[in-house]
Amino acid sequence: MMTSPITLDALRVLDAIERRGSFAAAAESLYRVPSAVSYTVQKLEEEMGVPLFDRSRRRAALTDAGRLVLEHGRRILLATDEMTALARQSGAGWEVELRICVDTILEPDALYPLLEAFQSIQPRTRVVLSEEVMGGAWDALHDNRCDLVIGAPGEAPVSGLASQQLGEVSLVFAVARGHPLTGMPQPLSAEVLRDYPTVVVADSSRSLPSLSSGLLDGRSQIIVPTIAQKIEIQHKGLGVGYLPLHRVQRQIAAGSLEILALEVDRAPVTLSIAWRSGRQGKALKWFIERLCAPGMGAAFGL
Amino acid sequence: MMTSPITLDALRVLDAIERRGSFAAAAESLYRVPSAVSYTVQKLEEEMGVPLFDRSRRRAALTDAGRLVLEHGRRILLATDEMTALARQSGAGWEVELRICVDTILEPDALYPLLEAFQSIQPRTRVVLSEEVMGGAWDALHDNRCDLVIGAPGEAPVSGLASQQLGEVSLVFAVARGHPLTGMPQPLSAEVLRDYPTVVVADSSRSLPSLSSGLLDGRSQIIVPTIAQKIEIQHKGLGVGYLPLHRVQRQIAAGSLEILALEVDRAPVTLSIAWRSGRQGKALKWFIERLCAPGMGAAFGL
DNA sequence: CTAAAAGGTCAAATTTTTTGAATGATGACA
DNA sequence: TGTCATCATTCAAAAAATTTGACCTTTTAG
Repeated sequence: MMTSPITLDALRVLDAIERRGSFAAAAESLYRVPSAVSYTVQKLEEEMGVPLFDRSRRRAALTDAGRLVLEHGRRILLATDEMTALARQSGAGWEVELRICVDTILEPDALYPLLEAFQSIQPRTRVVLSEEVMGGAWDALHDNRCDLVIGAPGEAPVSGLASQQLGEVSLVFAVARGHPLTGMPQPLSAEVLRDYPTVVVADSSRSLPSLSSGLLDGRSQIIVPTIAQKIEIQHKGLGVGYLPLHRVQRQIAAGSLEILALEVDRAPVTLSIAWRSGRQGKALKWFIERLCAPGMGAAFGL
Repeated sequence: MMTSPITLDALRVLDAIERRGSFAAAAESLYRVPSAVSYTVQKLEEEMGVPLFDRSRRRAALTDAGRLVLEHGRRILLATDEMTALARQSGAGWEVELRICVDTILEPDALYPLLEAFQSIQPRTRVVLSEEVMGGAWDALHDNRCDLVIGAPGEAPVSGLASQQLGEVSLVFAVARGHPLTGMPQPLSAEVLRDYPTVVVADSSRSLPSLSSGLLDGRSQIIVPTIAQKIEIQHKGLGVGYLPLHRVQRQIAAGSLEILALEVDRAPVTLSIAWRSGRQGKALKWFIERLCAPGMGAAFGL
C-alpha cells in the first residue's frame, strides 16, 4: 500500500488557513508569502489526489474532503506536539512514567506529601502507584513492573538491584482480646498454635523464589490480599498470626489485640527501598534521595 | 508554545531503521543512500533537541527518547494513512458516513439486504442506522442528524428536502379481542371512545412543528416509544388506537386484534423516503436509487 | 589480522520551497 | 455603474533543503 505523502507542514498551513479565513491571512501568520501557501496547498491536493478547496468563488472554501483533512490533521498535529514534549522531557532525563510500589506492610500515607512535592516540580512525569505483598515488591522490581519499591523486606534476592535500608519493623504475634490462646501459659509452643487458623497475606510473587511467611505447614490458613485485612480478621478473633507492630499500636494500646510470646519469636525484619541499579532518571533519583533522608523510616511509622 | 518541528518523513525513516535494524539497511529499503538517512536522523535529533540514538557502539541503538518517538511516530503515521484513505474516499464522492433513519412505522427488515449489498461494494462508508417516530424522521433530516430517512409520513414540513413516495399505509382502529368496544354498535362515536385509554407513540420531534397523531385531547393516554410497544399494549387490551395495517395483519387474521369502524375514519398515510436536496454523495445516491425501485414499498410491507 | 559492514563527514549536484512581481477575478462601496 | 482593495494564482529567479558519492573511522565476524 502506498504510504501517505502528507506533510505536517501542509497540515499546519491548512490549519492556519481555516483559522485565519483566507490564504493571504494564513500566509501572513506563517510569515510566508501568499504564493507559498498556495503552492503548499496545491502540492497537498496533488499528493492526496483530492481537491481540498472549492475555488469557484472568491474565497477558497474547504470541500468535504478538505474539512476532513483539516480536522484529522489537527489531531495529528496535537499528537506530534505531545510526542515532542514527551521526548524532550525524556531526553532531559525525566522519566515519562515512574512506577512506585509500596509493600502493604507500610501504610502509604507518608508517601503522599512526597508525591505532592514531586508533582509540583515535575508535573509531566506520570507517577503510577501499586501495592505488593511480602517479596512481591522485589519481584515487581525484577520483572520491570515497577521502578522503585518502598518497604521491601530483607535483602535483594537477585543481583542488579540496589537498595537502602529504611528501618526495622517488629513482628508481634497478636490475637484478639478474649481469644482462647490468651489463657494459655506463655511462651506458647508450636503445638498449641496448631489448633487455630493462621491468617496469611497472599504472596503475589510470580517469578522469584517465594519468600514464605515463615509459618509451619499443616495448619488451617485464611488467605487475605492485604495486611489491612489480616489485621481486621485477627482483630475479630477469626485467626492468629504475626502483625507489624507499627500497624497495630492503637489496637494494642486499647487492649483489643494482645501480644503473646512464642517459644521461637521472630526477628525484626529490615525494610528497604530498592530500585534497579544502572540508568536512573531524574524522577527516580529525586525520590531515592528523599526516601534515604534520615527520619524517613519514622515517617512510615518504623 | 513552540510548534513541533517534526517531519513525517523522519518518522518513516525512524520506522525503517528499527524495522531493518540499521541505518544502511533502512537506506536501502527507502531507496536512499546511507548518508541521507544519517542526515535525516541528525536533523530530527537536532530539531527535537534530544538524541534519539546511542552511537557509542557499532550499531546505533535507540535511546529511551528514540523509542518513545518511534512508537508514537508509528501511531501518527498510521493516523495519517487512515486520514489519507478517508480523504480520498471522500474526494471520490463516497461519504465517510451515511446516517439512515427508519421510521418505526416500518419494520426495518427490508433494509438489511440492501445494507449487505452496499457493504459489499463500499465497505469503507460507515452506515449508521437510527429510528425515529412520527415526524421525528423529518426533524432528524432537517437538523442534519441523518442523511436519509425511510418511511417519513406525509409531506416534507420544510423546504430544502427532497422526497420520493414509498407507498401508503392504512391506519386501522384496532382493539384486542373481547374488548368492550367490540360490543358497541359501529361506527363508533368519539364519545364512546373517550372511556378508553389511547396508546400514543411518543413524537421525538424537537425543533419542527410537531405532527400530532390526530387524537382528541381529554382522553387518558399511554405513551410508548415505539410502534412495536403500541401494538403489544393494544394487543393486551390495555388501550386502543390506530395501528398501521401492515404491521398487524397477522393478529387481525388470528382474530386477536379486531378492526373497528369509526365515525370519522383516518385517511391512509403516504410514506416516503427523503433526503436533503443538494449535494449528494455516491452512497446516498446508491440507496435512493434502490429505494425508489418499483416494489420497494411492497418489500417494506406496504 | 583482515575484510566486511556500520555510521559519519563533506562538497557538489539535485530537488524542493520560497520569493516577488504580475495577472485575472470577485466583491464591497460610493 | 465604476472604482478599488483583496484574493488566489502563475511564473521565473533565488534560496534552502535534501540527496548523492567519495572518502573516513570504528567495530566485529571469521
